[in-house]
Amino acid sequence: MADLLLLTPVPGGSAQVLPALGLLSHRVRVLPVEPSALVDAPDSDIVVLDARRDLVTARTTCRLLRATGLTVPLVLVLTEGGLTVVTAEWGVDDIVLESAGPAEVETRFRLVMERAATSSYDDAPQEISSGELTIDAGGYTARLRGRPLDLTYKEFELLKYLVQHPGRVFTRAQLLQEVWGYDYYGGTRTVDVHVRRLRAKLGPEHEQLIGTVRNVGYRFDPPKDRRGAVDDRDQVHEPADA
Amino acid sequence: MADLLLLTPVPGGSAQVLPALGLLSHRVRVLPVEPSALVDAPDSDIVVLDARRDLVTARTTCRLLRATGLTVPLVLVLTEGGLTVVTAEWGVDDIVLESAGPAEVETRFRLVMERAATSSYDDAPQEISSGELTIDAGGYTARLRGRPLDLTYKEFELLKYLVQHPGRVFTRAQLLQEVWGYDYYGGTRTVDVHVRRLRAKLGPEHEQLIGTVRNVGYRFDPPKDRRGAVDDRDQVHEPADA
DNA sequence: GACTGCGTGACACCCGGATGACCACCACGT
DNA sequence: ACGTGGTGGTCATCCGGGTGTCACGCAGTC
Repeated sequence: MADLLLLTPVPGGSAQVLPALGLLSHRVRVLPVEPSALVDAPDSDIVVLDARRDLVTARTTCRLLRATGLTVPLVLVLTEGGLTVVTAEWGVDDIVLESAGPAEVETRFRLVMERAATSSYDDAPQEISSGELTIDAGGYTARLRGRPLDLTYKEFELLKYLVQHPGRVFTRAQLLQEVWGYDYYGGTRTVDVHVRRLRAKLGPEHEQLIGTVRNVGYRFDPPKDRRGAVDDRDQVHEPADA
Repeated sequence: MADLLLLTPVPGGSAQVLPALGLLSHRVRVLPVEPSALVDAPDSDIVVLDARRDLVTARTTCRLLRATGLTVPLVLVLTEGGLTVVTAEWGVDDIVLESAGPAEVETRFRLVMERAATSSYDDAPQEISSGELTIDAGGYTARLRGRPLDLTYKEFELLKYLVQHPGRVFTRAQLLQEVWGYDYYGGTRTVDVHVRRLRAKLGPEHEQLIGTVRNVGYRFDPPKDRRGAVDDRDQVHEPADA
């Protein structure tokens, strides 16, 4: 089940363009081939362009879509006669004959979506950052103001988990559950020690990034602009009574 | 007119596999699906793999071809029933039903060749460089400061894969999957030994290029440029005491 | 003022990676 | 055919550092 955007000059439904589509269970939005329709393209999983009638318009539409830096796969619907015209320069990811059966259409759509997913997965640096702190989950490295922190495995996992949920307080039991993974009773002081080692490696001026909430646990305090806040000690005080 | 390499388990001619091929004017070489036939693949413009009967063999053949760094387009011939099995992970460039007409086959072949031509023209230098390390994928040679490293096949493949994804950590299982290619359970220590041999050949002063991430895996650490260090204020005290 | 909860330093265990050695196997050349 | 060198996979062992635990001190709380 995917979200398709079908661009066609034909007013009729999708069955007019690609009969096989009617036999598949996808959410299909049908729009005319107009520049105004292109803004909706990024919201879809696949853009299907009807190039049966007007090959010239189809070609310019392809180029327009590509010019906007569209990352969504683009599939062309063609007649037998239109086959000879299409070139790689159009930038389409796949082509489908209007007479294609549902199994073939389904497979082609699936393949182009998979390819798009894996390619974007490959290049993604997989990093999250908060303020001056940057965490690269793919490379298992953390940097503070660009300076790499030499963290151990557990320290990195702990910091990553906290940064992934900024501002939220976690009890020691929760952290043991989520970061350590296994059910763990007794010895919750283990978390304390790891937090302490983390703070030490963050340096004296940044150890405040990990805050302590008495009787509750720890939390990552996303760095805020310190310009207006003079008395930060009290402003953090907030509602912790429970 | 192109040079096709048709891999098929069926002894008969190409017309048995893909009838439309008989109506097109391409030079077709037919070989059985065997590892020995794969060495001929780079000489062709397209490799066409018959996946109508044996989908399992077809899958492993695809992976084998991709593992050798094949740049030639790979097209699969399928039956209707085989459509659901293929995934993007196979690494094929296009698929064709055995019942496809000559016009469609011709267009798909042409598109796939055009794409290969433009992509290899654009961004496939066959040569990867990172710092003082240069890897020539085409010639299976690696140089460090211009000095050629005498690497074995697996060592080269491992180094190439790591360098292709600089800064990223790979688990032993991932490396076995990607570099060794086949599904592999148990004996992940194999990776350790190969990394060790690689480091030994890189020399004591460069063995740091392959970093170890405890509890996770290995990573290629691109040599850092000391020149462009933005700030010198903090980086001096980087090790968090002890 | 007693108690609770967290920070701090120190320490011992043990896991995980490094290391060296061994052997099966394949591709060579003779 | 055989012998040979090189490659690749596995095993046993060593060692270092990461991790967990404890004791102690201090600060906050009732």
